[in-house]
Amino acid sequence: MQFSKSTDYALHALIHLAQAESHKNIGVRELSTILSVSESYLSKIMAKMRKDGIVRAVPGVKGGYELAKSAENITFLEVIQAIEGRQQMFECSNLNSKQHQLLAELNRTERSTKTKTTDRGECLVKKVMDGAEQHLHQYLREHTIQSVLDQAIKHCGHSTNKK
Amino acid sequence: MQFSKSTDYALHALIHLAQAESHKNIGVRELSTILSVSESYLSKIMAKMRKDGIVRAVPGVKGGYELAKSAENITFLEVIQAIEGRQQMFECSNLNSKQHQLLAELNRTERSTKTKTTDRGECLVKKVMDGAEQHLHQYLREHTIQSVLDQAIKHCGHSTNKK
DNA sequence: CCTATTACGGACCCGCAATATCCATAATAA
DNA sequence: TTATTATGGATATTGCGGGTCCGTAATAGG
Repeated sequence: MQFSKSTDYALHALIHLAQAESHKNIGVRELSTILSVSESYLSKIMAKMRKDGIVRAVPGVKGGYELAKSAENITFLEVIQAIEGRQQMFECSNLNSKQHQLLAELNRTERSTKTKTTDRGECLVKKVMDGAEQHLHQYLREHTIQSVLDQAIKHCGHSTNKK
Repeated sequence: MQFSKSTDYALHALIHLAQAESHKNIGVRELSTILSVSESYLSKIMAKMRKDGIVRAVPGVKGGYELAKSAENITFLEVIQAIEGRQQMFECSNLNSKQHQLLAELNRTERSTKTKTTDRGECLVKKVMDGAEQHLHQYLREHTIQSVLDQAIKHCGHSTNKK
């Protein structure tokens, strides 16, 4: 139950891109030295984000990467999903276990009266876990690359104000 | 970023234990057939929960497992942590990267005036992720084995009331 | 006391995904 | 044309999740 190192690299790379001037491409070489990671590996990470429309790339001399949209429109959630994929956090492997059959029996009475296919034999454990995932996603949707930058500025500004 | 199958097994096993009569030990054999998983593997899972005080075990003939405390006192969080461990969801591998040094520079001005060791060079990305983890934990703390059982009963009762 | 049953713990194996590297190719600025 | 840069494929390596096996200890019942 851990986020991969790739996610870590991706987020930090994006923050660096966001700090740079707009329309100034930044190469993998520069990013990799800053993040202390190999160029080849970082390339794969950037490629994933490119496919998901988070960054834009231009090849050739003076090429590199830039954000494909504004930093406040890049949420933590989409970055994580670009890197880690979109599979569910919890998968119920007991779909045809006796416990589910029992659960189905309880629901059967309800179904016989209502004949609705909704809520058919859904695992209650999975329902809780899905709820947890939704909560997590909501939080991650509310935090963007820009919000981190703002936080950094606040930190800095806070000290000058204090002075 | 997925929960292991072991967690799935653990939760379903606990629900079965909670449904059983109190003070009636249930063997791994019975649990394993219900969950469609091997005895040897489930043993490891039960052992982890035993070490964390979630279930109690008695060896010997007629031995088996029972809940170590009431079902409403067993939260999803502690079950998950018993199985998956307590490492943080997000680990920042760039602790001495240039990006963090930059972040430290911003904080240095503040520190020079306040000389506080709190908030020293903390990665802002990690702060967001830690926040996400706390949110997730809070949700998982609010859901217990008993709450799943209640939900099941409500489902059942709902249909009879409808009738 | 003996035996069957059960939990406990260690050693071990397997497959896969995360991590990481290398190279050949295409695109582009100068 | 050349140097630079992203792209994508092929290929290790390694750690971990998932899983099995077996020897030991504990306990109930005869």
